[in-house]
Amino acid sequence: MERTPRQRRNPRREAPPTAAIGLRPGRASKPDQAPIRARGLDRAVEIFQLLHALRKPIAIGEIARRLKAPRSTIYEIVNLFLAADILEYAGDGSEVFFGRAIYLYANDYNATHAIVRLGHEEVRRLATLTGETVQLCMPVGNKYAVVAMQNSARLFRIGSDVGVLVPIPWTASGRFFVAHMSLAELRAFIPPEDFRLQDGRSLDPRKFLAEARAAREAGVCTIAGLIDDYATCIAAPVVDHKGHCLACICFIVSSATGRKRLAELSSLLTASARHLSAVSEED
Amino acid sequence: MERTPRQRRNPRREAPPTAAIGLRPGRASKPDQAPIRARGLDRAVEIFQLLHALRKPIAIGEIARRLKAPRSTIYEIVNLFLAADILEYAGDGSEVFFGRAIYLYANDYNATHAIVRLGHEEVRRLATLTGETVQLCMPVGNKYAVVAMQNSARLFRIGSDVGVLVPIPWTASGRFFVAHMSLAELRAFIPPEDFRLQDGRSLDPRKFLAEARAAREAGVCTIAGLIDDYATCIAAPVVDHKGHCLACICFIVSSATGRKRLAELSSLLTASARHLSAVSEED
DNA sequence: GTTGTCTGTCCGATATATTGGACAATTGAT
DNA sequence: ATCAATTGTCCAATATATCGGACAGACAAC
Repeated sequence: MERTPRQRRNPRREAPPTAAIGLRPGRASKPDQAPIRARGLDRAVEIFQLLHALRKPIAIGEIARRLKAPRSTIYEIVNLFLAADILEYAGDGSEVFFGRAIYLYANDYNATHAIVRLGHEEVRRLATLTGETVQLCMPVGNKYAVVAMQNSARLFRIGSDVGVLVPIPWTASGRFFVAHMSLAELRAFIPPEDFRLQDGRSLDPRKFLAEARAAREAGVCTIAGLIDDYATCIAAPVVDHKGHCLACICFIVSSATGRKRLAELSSLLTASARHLSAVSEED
Repeated sequence: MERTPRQRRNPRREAPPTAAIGLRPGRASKPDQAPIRARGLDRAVEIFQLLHALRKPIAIGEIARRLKAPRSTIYEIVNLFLAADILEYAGDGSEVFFGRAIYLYANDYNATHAIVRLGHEEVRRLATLTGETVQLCMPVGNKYAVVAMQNSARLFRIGSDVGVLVPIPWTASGRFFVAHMSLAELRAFIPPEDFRLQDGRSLDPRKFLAEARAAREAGVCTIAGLIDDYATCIAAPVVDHKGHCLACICFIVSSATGRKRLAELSSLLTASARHLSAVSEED
């Protein structure tokens, strides 16, 4: 009577009310002026995001400075997390960073999400098979992140590293993450500044959405010169049973790659994506 | 002037004031009687620990029930974490679990900790080389966790899975984590119930500490019949420059294994541990 | 139909967590 | 030696986050 497993009570609910993954969500619309109190939990999330953005240990006092938070508060929170091994002392004596508990939690995450586990394998397989650079990407908040990557020997240097958050419009993969949205939803979801590409060009949301829908129809998306002028990105979506995009697997190849080769890679990719979609079902 | 990297300000500070990784740290010494208010942050940590203990998605209401916390509070906290992708909806509609952000944070953790990255490799290498089961373990709070494991084909079933927290006295590896402590520190550090082994026997803290110190001297520790009657555990410590034990790498072999073979494995293990100790220096 | 149990949201009241400041101890630079 | 900038801890005051309870809607069982 207690452990009765229920089924989806609240059918329409995909995204939580507030979407915030970027730094400093802030409660007031004005750039924090009034010395309002912030809640410890909000501060905690900000600390995580700051550490992730830095990707290296940082002094506790420095956290307070960057977050514009009282030192005493940050010490309080950090000490709590240190006690739980969610944060750890790292680097030279007085710096902190993510701790072991986070590692274990991520392990649990992987265990329940077949995509991540199997996606890694597929990335490796495709990379050794083709010699190209392969990535597995997943949406995170209103950005997306490279979750696994295998670099090809031949290609120079890839813009994004594993784990960093990238604006959705910047890549072919991003198309699939938003293909189900209306224009209004899209505008609300993606921060305006993310439509400004790395080379300075601005992307029209309307055009972006059209591309996204076309990509969704085609099942693959090939875009040249998005990451940089000499790279072409080919992406295919991993979808759940409702057709919603959970992840993308993609090649990053030289823009000089011939049509025939591109078609070859495309079909490899869609096969992989279909495979992952199938096995990801038993979540 | 701003980014001046400082060196260890507070030389003697290894463990945070309060050590708590077990469930329900609780603030009052009495088993929570008075309906005192709990802080959101404490609740947050409890939620993480609960999810980790369950290792599968759970309904939000159920979290509140198990934590004996008000539903409204848990909803508030969980929704905040959902917005930050630290938690995610998973399983059937109304359940939550660790989210993508945790995965990314763990990635950052790995990047800064050479031990974890290289430890995985060593585990794989030793496993394929010897055909035995190999584990990498690290302390987490007052327990320890298997961080990486490669199962041998031959051995039946290993008691501990990757990620689960195990009492320190239960394994050979545990010896190294406490070898530097005094008896009083040891008693304060390890929960009394952890000295009761799986088979019901109780381990004397004094004897345990003596074993630990002997193990530290020897550089390896071989103990039979601890996990179960038919398994022997051989462990070697990965230490930092101060000689403090950061992790253990260990074999789990059949108790029928001959002396010569055990010696062979021991020397392999110590070599691996030394190697990891060396490369882990540039933290 | 009714009943019981669940989810997700909202709302005052009050217990308290956050805050800003002050503190001693440490470090590096001058 | 003196200075300026750190770290880590402690404290009392007050802005507010937590709590408990109530709510509507969904689902299953009967």
